Amino acid sequence: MKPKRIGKNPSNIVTLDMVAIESGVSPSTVSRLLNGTATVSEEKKKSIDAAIAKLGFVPNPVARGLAGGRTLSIGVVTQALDSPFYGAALRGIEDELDPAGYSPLFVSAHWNLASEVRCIDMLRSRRVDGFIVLNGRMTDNALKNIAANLPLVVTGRQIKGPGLFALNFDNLGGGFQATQHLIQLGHRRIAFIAGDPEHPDANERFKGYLNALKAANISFDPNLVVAGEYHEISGLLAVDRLLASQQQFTAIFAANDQMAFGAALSLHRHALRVPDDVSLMGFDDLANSLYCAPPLSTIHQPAYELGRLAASAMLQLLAGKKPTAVMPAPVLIARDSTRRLRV
Amino acid sequence: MKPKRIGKNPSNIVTLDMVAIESGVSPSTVSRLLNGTATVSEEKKKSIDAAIAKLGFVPNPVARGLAGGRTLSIGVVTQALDSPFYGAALRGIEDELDPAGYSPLFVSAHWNLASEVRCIDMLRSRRVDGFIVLNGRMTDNALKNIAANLPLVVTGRQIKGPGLFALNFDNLGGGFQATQHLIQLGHRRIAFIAGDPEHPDANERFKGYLNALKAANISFDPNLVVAGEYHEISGLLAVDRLLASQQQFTAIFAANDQMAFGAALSLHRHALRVPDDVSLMGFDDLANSLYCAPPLSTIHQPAYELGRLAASAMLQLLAGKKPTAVMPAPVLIARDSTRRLRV
DNA sequence: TTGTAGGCGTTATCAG
DNA sequence: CTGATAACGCCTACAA
Repeated sequence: MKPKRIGKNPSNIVTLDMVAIESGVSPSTVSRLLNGTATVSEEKKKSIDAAIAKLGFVPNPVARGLAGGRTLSIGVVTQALDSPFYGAALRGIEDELDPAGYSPLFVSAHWNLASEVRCIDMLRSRRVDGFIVLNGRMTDNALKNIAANLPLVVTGRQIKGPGLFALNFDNLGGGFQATQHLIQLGHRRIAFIAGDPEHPDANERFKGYLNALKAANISFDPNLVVAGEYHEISGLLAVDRLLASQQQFTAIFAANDQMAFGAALSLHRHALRVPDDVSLMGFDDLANSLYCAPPLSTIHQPAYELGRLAASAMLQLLAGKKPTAVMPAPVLIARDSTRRLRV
Repeated sequence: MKPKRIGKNPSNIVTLDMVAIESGVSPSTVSRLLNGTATVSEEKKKSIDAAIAKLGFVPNPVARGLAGGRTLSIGVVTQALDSPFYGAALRGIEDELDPAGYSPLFVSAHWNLASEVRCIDMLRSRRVDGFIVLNGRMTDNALKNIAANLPLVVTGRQIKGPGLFALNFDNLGGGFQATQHLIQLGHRRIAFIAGDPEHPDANERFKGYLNALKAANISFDPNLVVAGEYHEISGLLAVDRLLASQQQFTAIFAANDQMAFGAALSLHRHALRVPDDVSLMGFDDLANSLYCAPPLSTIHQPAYELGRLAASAMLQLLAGKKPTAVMPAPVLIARDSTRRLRV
C-alpha cells in the first residue's frame, strides 16, 4: 500500500469523511445534513451531530468551493478601504455576513474602472458566491452581465434585474435639505464645493443644491461653484480658489464631509471663523464630523447601516428571495458650523 | 457515455487541462511551469505560454488551495475595519500584497480575545497561507503556536520565533517626544489621557510621558491622568472628568489622536480654546489630524507604511527569507494645537 | 432515506 | 525533463 500523501496543514484537520466514519454513515449523508439537501433520519442526524461536536468538525470552504458548491464568501468591491465612509460600510457588511457564516472578501478599486474589472475577475476566480459593489464605475449593463451569473448588490445607483439589487441613497433630497437649511438661516450667497462629476451621487447632491436655490427664488451663480474630489485636500484647495476669486459668500456647502474638513482648514488659514464669518455644511456625517471644532452640520448618511442592508440583501438574494431592504431617508444634522446670518 | 456534469459557473472558465491539450503537453508540465517547480524545456514553455495567452487562462486559487498548494491569500486580523488608523494599514497591506498575486482576507476581532481566536480558526479553515495580526490580544505563546504551522507577522509587540516576525513601533519614544514637546513649550501641568491598560502600546506611551516628566524634573501627579479607550467619546469624557475634578493644567497629551479629537470637543464645549487656553497633543497623526481646527500637534505613526512593511515581511517569510523590515522612528509633528505657555 | 461513484481544477509523487 | 496517477475535501447525480 502506498503511503498516503500527507496534508500540508500540520494542524489536525477534521474532515467530513472522519465525521462519517465516526457516526457510522456515509459521507454523502453528512454532507446532505450539513447542506439541508435532503432529509436525514432523526436517528442518523443525532449521531452525526454528536460526531461533529466530538470531532470539532468545520467544513472546509475551499473544498466546498471546488466541488461546485458555495465558498461562503462574498466579494466586496469598495473604492477605498481607508475611507472613513466606506470603512463604516465595510464593518456593517462584516457584521451582517458573519452570523450567516459568510465572509467578505474586500478589494478596493480606487475609483478606477479598469481596476474594478480586475477586482471582479479576481473575486470570480476565487469563486465568491456573490458580489457587493459599493458605488462602482461600471456601466449598468456590465453589472447586469455579472448579475446574470452571480447575485449582485450594488449601491449608489438605481438599477433592476434578475439576481440584482440596488440600494440607493437619496442624495438629491440630502443636497436639497442641506442647502435649504442654510437658506433658512438667512444665507443667500451659498458656495458649493462639488464632487467629481463622474460620481452620480455627487451630481445628485449638486442638483439638490440647485433645486433648493430655485425653490427659494435665489438665482444660481456659477461662480460660487468650485470643483472638488471628495477628499480633504480638494476641499481645502477649492476654498482657496474661491477666496482668491473674491466672490462674496456667507456659507459653504461641501458635497461631502471630507471636503468640508479641508474647507474648514482653508478658512482657518485665512483667519475666517466658522460659523461666525462663514457657515459650513457637509454631507455624510462621518464619525469625525462630531469631533471637529466646531462640530460640523451635515446630512446624515448611514454608512454602517448601508453595509448591513447591502449584506442582508445579498443574503436574501442567495436564499432566492427578493430583497426588501430600503435605505433610510437623509436626515439633517444641525450642529455648530452653521448659524443664522447676521445682518 | 454519461453526460458530463455541467459546472455551476456559467462563465466560460478555462482550465489548466485545456491549456495542456492546446499546447500538446501534460497538465503536470503546465503546472510545473506555472509554479516554477521544475525546469521546462524552452520549446514546451513557448507553446504553453502561447496557449495560456490564447485561451486567457487564469489559475484557479480555490483548486490550488485544495490541492494542498497555496491559496495565495493572507489572513489579516485587524481590530476594527473602520478605524482611521487601521484603515490606512489595511490599504498598505493590500497595496503590497496585490502585485505579488496575494489577496488579503480581512477580519476584525474588535479587541476581543475570543473573537480573535475565532477569526484565526476561520482563516485557517480557509487555508490562508499566512497571518498578519495587527495588535492582537493573544499571548506571545499562542502566536508562536500559530507560527509553528503558518508564517505570521504581528505588529505591536516584540517577539521572535521561527516563521514569526514582529514589527513594533517605538511608542515609548513617541510618548517621550510628545511630552517633551509640551515641556519645552513651558508646560508643567500636563494632563495625560491614557489608553486601555490592556494595550501594550498604550502603556508604552504612558511610560514615555512619565520618563519625559522625570527627565525634566517635573513631579508626576496621578490626578492628571485620566483613563480613555482610544476612541473619540472616551477622550471627551476624560476631559469632562478632568475639568470636573478642578485640577489645574495647561496642556493635555492624549494617547491617541482619536481621543484628542474628543478632548478638543470637550474643551470647546467648556469654552476653553485650543491652544490659547490649553495645548493639546495627540498621537498617531491620522489623516484627519491635519484637518481639524486647529490642526493637531501629534506624533507621526506611519500606518500605511506599517501595512506595507508587514505585508512585505510576510512575503519574505513565504519565500523562506528572513524579513528585514524595520519600523520608522516616531516623528514629532508640531502643528497649531500646541503653543508656548503664556506666563 | 441512504450509499456509491465520480468529478471540481490543481499539485505532488513516482516512474520513466 | 516529462507524463500518468493519485490525492486535496466536499458535493451530487445515480442507483438502491
